[in-house]
Amino acid sequence: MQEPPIETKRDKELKSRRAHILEAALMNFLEKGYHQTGVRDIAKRAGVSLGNLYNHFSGKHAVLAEIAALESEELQPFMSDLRNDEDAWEVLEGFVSNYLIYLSAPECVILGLEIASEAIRKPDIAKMFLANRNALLDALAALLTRGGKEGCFRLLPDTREAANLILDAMEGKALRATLQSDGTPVDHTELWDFIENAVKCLPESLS
Amino acid sequence: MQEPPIETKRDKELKSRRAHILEAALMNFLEKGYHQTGVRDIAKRAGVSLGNLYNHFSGKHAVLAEIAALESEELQPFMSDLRNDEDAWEVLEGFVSNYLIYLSAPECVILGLEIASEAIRKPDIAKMFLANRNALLDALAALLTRGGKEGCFRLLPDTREAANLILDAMEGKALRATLQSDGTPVDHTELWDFIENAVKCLPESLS
DNA sequence: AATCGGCGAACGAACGATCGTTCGTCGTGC
DNA sequence: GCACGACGAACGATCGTTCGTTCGCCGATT
Repeated sequence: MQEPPIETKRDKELKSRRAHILEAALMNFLEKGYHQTGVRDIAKRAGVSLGNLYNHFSGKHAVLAEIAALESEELQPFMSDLRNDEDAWEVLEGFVSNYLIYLSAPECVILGLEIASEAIRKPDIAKMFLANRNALLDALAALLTRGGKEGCFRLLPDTREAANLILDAMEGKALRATLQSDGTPVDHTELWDFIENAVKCLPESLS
Repeated sequence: MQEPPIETKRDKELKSRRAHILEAALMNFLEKGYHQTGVRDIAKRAGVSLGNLYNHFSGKHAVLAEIAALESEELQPFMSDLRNDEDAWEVLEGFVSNYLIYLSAPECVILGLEIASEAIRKPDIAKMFLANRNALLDALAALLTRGGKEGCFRLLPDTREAANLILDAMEGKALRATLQSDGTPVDHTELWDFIENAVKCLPESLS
């Protein structure tokens, strides 16, 4: 049944090299930015020759594309949190709190900005960027829908768009925090107050 | 009293040249991005020699800095709208509607992204970016405070942060619209529904 | 089990283009 | 005539990519 890894030692090393290159590229992109980073910088940091890098990636652009694709893995834990079947309010607040902390890490903000900038002119990067975001979006929208049916949240006119706005607010807050770089730890109380009121039930008095 | 323009024809032409260079740079930055644009591209588009550009600006970076500074003028109309003394709800909804249209123009999204990316590693750009945003932020926060006192809006725990979140949501929505570039005109109804519920008064039933 | 052939990873010099900036010169309006 | 804006050649550095070469490992052959 199983095809036990027919990976020779060689193949292992290949994958490892690829990973090293990707990590080296990521570090350089974070420190200097994508366009300010030369292919030589990446190769040097990865301990790989310039020419060999082109044996693993078709070019500089492909390296960024793979890094963008890898971001989806980071989002998995948050998505499974969102699918938790507990009280919708608790799940939502837990997500807002935890995801904001994740988003506010400078590396996250910088990489996100770098990828978004590149995505504007490179459709394949844009596709990955939006795909990653949509995966998280679906999970959050599903939670909002569930909470609506259960009577926790009000019946939003469009849970997907509401989920988008929640993510937008969080991303924006993280960006601001990084940009002023005042070292203050992020605080999500006002953010939560805002979101809470935006989605909570109205009193059942109708006109 | 008046110092009638002691500007010689020469001075006029100088200012005009500067403006042409700035506009040419802006167009190039929008089309190709800041780092992908060469100083030669700017000079050529502006109809100016390469060397002469350095008589007007200390370098490429200074050109971007001036463009970033110029953005504040675009925000003035929205700020005066926000200071309108009419019904707070109307003022707020009008702002959300109009500013979203402005923000969703691709040039606006692209330039904003380009500036934000550069701001991360260039403190002087970051300062301008945040200064522009803070001016608008103050006006919006003042409106939220006024609406709170007048009983239109609920008493927000922090009107400044609430204003930030509103702007974040709008900017994020504009970015998404540009990135998927599906040509659909922006629609602010869900955005307004979200904001409306986030700031509106709660029924005065207390526990 | 020992040997050999060849596939492909690894290398780095070299390419042509372009980068941001400087500088010496020229021409013109004051 | 003099100050200064305009000019564009030139600079050294660096860009992303290509290419011919080397060499070590893996699989097949004896």
